[in-house]
Amino acid sequence: MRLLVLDGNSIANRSFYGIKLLTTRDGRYTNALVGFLNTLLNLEKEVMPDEVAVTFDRPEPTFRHSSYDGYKATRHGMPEELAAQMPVLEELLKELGYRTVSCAGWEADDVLGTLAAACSARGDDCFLATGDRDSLQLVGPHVTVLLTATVMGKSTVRRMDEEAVREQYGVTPLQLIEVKSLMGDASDNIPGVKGIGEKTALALVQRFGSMEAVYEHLDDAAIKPKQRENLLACRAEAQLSHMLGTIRSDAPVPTQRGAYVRGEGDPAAALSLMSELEMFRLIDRLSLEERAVRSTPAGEAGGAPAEEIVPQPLPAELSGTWLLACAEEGGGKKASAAAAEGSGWYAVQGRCVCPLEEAQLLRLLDAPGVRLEVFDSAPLYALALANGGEGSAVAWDAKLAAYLLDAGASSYTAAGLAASYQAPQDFSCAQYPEAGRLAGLYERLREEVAAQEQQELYETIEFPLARVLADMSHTGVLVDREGIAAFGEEVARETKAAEERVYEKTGIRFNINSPKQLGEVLFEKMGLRHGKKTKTGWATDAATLEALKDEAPVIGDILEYRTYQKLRSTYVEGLLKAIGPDGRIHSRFNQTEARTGRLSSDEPNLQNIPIRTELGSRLRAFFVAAPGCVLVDADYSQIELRILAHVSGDTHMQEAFRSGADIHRATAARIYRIPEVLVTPQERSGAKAVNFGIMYGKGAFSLSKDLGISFGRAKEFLETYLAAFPSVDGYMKQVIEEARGKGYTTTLFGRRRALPELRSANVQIRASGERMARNTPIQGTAADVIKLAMVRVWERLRREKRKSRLILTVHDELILESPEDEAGAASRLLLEEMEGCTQYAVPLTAECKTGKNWLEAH
DNA sequence: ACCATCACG
DNA sequence: ACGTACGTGATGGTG
Repeated sequence: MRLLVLDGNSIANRSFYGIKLLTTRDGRYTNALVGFLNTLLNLEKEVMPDEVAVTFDRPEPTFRHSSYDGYKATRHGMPEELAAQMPVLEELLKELGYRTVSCAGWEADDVLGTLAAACSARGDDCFLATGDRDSLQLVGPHVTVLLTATVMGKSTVRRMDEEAVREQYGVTPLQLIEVKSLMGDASDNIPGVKGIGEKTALALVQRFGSMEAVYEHLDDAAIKPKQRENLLACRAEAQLSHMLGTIRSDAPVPTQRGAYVRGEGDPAAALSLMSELEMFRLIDRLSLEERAVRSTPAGEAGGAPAEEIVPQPLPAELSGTWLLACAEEGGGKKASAAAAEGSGWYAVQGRCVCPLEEAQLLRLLDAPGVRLEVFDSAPLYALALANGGEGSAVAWDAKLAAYLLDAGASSYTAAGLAASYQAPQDFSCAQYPEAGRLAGLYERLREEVAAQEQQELYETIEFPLARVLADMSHTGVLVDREGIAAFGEEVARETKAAEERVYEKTGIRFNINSPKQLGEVLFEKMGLRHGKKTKTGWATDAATLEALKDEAPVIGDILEYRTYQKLRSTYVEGLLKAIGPDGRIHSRFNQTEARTGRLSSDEPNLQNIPIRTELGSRLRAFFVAAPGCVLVDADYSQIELRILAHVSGDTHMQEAFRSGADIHRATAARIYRIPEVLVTPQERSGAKAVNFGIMYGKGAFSLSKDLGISFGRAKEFLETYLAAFPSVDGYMKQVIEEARGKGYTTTLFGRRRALPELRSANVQIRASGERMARNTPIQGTAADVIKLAMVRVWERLRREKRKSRLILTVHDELILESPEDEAGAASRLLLEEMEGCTQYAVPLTAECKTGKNWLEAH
């Protein structure tokens, strides 16, 4: 039998100091937890133990304290960030089924010693894992110490057996007690002999064998007079140290075989806790999702083993409701390819679990009379559309429901949701561990959506939108490949030229792309004054370099190089790579990524195509309409500020929007109490900066930077603004207060985002939570509005049998590709639906243009 | 895998 | 002493 014993405090401590201190969104520290669990898993892999015990120190004083007043508990110096993790670690280990052991009045070392002695006595092997070298005295024929360390985030283990101890120290394990009694132990405040450190102590024990033997041979020539004097003076200390340093083997803890066999634990609780703590890689490593599903008792029966279901073929006749899920969800980022092949999908109906071949999946997706409830409809619609279907049987999407319930989660998996929403298990199925909980999970999510009054949001916006997005992606956007390539050559020449100028002016050929090398060249070799610092070196971002422009002409060339390099790598090359065989780019539009409710776009991202500079915006000319078509592009004007005007109820801001005034000019006029015609461009741009800053929760510091004014002036400016728009001020305070009370914030449509940050003990995290609380309702409502418009535009185009197609959306902008003769009707349709989908206190206006390409149409 | 940087709304 | 504006995704460098 093999017993593995972990010194919990020691390993948590090493992990804490070896791994960067990071917090979760709501300000909880997890580095010691992550390090500990990884170490534990590594150790189990290495040792393959039959039993595992984890020891923890108790806060009570130990017998060493009562023997010696000066004795210092290790727990004393524990920083708060680590102390907070200890109870969580104990709880987590219990939930994972590990046995923990602690004993008031005794230290972890003594528990280790006791377990090691008991094991040895019955001939079992014992492995003691600790970061603390004191335990090396316990090494023996059946006892191995595994010295753990965590360096740069990686846990390492060193196996110490008798031979290894002898090799490293030249003494036996037991003699290490003698060594320590001579040298003392500063960390435990144990005194040793003055003037004797590790080297001397080792030499003495190597020669004489023990501390007492040293005293018996004080006359020996090997002991120098000064040492003899110190030894004599400190004899009592050495004896005390010997007593305190000897690890005991009689702690009152269970030592029988089987006392530390790992139990079932509560995997669902562990999964839930670890999800909360964002320990996703460990969840994977522990296969926790599968275990959580298996262990959940069936229904109310509690403990009755769930019936085991064997997968069977899909019936020939299909009808009724089927639940669909993918066994490989969340596996890799490249899910698009895997999902497109249909691999891993299975269907559940009652107690029938059916693996699906791609052809079967396709049949199911458009099966008449079938209602499909799925987890993540996006890849399914994509698959259907790619094969000439349309996914008409898809009727409900659990992932979208979960996203509506809380858009603040960082990922959505069936297993994770089943745990956090406590879905019951109908049966178990070895091949598809989640299959038995799908029905329960889907039902729970449906109930929650109703309970949170999000049914309308779900039915009119989120669910129908999935199909719209799939259709947009499938349609794609046509690009001018040759145009991009030619632009790319031009940019490549400029990149090279700028690169050469940099080399010439600095006299060094280096990799300008490397911020590290660039920093060295600019700040070390050239001696430019370095402003800000980053974690890894000096900042070399555009704002920093801009400030140095006058000091060295090369700065301009570096900035130009960066610009060209970005255009070439991200856009020219990135876009060329993404062009499909049809000459079109089929980006994905992701519906459950952004925490505010916005969409995101990737593979490639078409929501960040350059526009702010003339050079970059030329790329937009290569996004073109097909022959005989034009692009019809409409964007909302100031949608977020209009929503702020609506939700805050500020009559002045509302009036400015209703009268069609220039909102920033009107804002400036109100702040300065002057007529609009007298507002200077500077005043207007200041007002514009504050208008945006207000929505994000910007402070005086960064406002002063933006506007190039002093902190004091910026503060004053902000205060004047809030005084001029008191309802805005009041709204912001109220929305934060409400979010703090409820733990989440909502949009006007009822979309929800949890904000645990608001209750964090960390002020910075709390402040960040407050900024999210003020911004999310506004950004999120704008997202709701355009999503609704998209659904209505798409459905109306379809209803009216138009040939125009939605091809792009960029947060407040919608683009159609329309036959030339339909462009007028398409423009009107687009504007009507965008402007008409809500009735707020201010009109939501949109502007529409058409053109042969995106540059012209925007 | 993480960081720094930079593109967009 | 530190940081200081919300939300995204892609790239190249680095350990």
